[in-house]
Amino acid sequence: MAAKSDHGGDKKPLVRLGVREIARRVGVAPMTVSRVLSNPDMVSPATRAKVLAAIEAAGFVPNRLASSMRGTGRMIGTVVPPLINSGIADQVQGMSDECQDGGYSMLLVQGEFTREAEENSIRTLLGWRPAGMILQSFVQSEVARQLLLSSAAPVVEISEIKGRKPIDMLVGVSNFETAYAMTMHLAAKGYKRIGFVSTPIHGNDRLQQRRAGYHAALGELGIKNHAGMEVEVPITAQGGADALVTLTTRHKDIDAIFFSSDTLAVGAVQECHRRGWAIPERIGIAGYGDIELAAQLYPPLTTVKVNRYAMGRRAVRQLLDRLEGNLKLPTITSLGFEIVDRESA
Amino acid sequence: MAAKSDHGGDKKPLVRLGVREIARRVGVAPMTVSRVLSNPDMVSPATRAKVLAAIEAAGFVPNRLASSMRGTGRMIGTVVPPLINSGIADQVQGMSDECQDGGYSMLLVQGEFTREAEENSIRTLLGWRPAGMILQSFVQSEVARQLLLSSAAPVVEISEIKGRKPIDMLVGVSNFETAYAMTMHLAAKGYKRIGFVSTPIHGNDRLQQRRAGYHAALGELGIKNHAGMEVEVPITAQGGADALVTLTTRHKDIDAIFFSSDTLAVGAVQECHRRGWAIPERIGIAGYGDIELAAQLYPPLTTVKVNRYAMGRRAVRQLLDRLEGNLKLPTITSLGFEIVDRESA
DNA sequence: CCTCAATATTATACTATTATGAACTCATTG
DNA sequence: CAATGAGTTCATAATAGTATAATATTGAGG
Repeated sequence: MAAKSDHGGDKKPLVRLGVREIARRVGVAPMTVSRVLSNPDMVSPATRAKVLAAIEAAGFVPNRLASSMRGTGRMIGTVVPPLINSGIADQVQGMSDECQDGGYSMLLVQGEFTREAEENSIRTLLGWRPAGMILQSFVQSEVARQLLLSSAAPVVEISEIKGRKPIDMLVGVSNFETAYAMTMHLAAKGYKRIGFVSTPIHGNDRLQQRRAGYHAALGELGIKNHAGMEVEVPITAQGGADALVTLTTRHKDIDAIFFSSDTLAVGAVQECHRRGWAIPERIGIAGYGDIELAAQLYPPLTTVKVNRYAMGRRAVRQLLDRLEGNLKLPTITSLGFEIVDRESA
Repeated sequence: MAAKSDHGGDKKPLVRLGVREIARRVGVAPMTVSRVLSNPDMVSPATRAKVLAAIEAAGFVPNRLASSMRGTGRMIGTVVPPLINSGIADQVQGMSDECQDGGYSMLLVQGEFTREAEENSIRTLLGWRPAGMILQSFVQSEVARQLLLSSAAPVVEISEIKGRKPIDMLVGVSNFETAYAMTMHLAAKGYKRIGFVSTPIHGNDRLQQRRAGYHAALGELGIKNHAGMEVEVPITAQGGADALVTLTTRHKDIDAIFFSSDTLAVGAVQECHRRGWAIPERIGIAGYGDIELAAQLYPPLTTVKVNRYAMGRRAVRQLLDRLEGNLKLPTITSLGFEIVDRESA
């Protein structure tokens, strides 16, 4: 018989293991057991030792659901877009690490960039009454905004710095600045006809700002007729390769392309290899994110470096600081960026 | 004043929004509100409409912590290794999607492949009394094993198929078979001196089995002196590049390398470009995982295709089936694999 | 108008932990 | 020997949803 197949068998697991049961075994009040777990200093060493021994012997793991109901919850909720994007994975990793270091657990809810999905995700999250929440990108739906505001929990949005007022706290970079800087950087290197490729922009304020930054730079450079020099593709290497083909076919004179994601840029570089195009002589390629592969790629990829891992950690740190009672926290934290100049452009 | 900064201000939020409060407003019993949310058919349409209206108006989100305490929990807990590995990210995505489709939330705990970390992660998870659990790799620690067994929740391990008895249910592929098959495939293509590169093997039964499969194939092929033809590196493109250099320096006659991860293989391919080595003429490169980039890479990467996304979905599906009362579920589910033969080897 | 059964609703009790304030112990001091 | 007080420990109530059993309502048939 398989270990756990006793589903229709003995219904009651005899005794329910909880602080009450441990207390009964040791001969103290449940409250004393509770304190051994959360405020050990308030219990005499002798009692503490007896209780700890009983907990160990019984293999008792305290029920955090019950703690949470009394407001002592140690769970951080988060809504993230699909993890396929390696930048998001780094960020989630950072959040997870910081949660763990702070003794919190992380509830992860999947959410797309549509109003309905966003609302559902946030509703699901709030159902678990998290001590705090981390959201990716600005909350679009007014209903969701209200739900968040009326919940007691602090919220950190990891998002674009420019633009709307945050619900509570905000951590991020100015995507406008990064894209502006990269476009200017490419221009400074002598490129005249710079294309722009992004993943679907709709509902994603980060990408909107990147495009705006690109446009602002072109405007300042006096580059006019750039209609048709932008394209949206799925966030895959294939998408990047396709975008390269589309743009260079449409405009023979394009001499550089700025991709809104390293994944796309990597795909484009492979397409160049297939066509025997020299990088950066035939065309310059720039990415965004500085994934680990960027430096190892042949040729090494010029890209925008944003430390997503650090952003994740910082967002959670901010939340925990607030939960620990620090009220003087900045509402908006900008983390800075770097243009990493390598050989691909 | 920032929206949420009223932490020292008004202490009580006047009325606590719960089924009791909604019930009071509508003029029914709390139980009726509860039923509107979970068993709408047991409430008359008229009452149901009134209750739903009140819920909507109040922006009430039921507290799932409380439901969970009564055993109606809808949370799946999972322990995953660092997400940097894109295979894991795919799998988490699959788990997340299936959880969402089934109306469950996913609690994600980070765990390394060490006994102590594993035990801590599982303890944290169990504290939230999840309805079911998904674990990556076999549980090594006997203490953790006992904790899991004594919890009422079903467990699915996503792991190596061969070897030890699972705690409850198991979903995975035979890593031994996959590595054996790839090694044989390389031999069939004419390679005589095949190296093997993996990420740190200690405590990771998947990698152990892959290496065993590689060894078994070599043995069957009558290839003897392969000492020093293996190396362990971190799971980065850089690691792959380094491994290529190390092995080809150590053994000039190596004509192919089997990497235990596509990330490593991609890094090695870049190193070949840097050195001007033709692939597969100078050296054959094979990976593992079939990440999206593998097909787009120049040259396209020969690799082992394991659908990690499907594995994640399947693991959760299995768990939910059990939770829905299906007792006749297979204890072990193997998902099969493919050798994807492309140009890199 | 009354009975019966089906449907709808309600009251109570229960899940596990912990904040609160009361009660207790024991040593030191007046 | 009682009073003071620090250090421990305990009893109670509260958190929010729901299973259960008891009660109320409704409509049909006699």
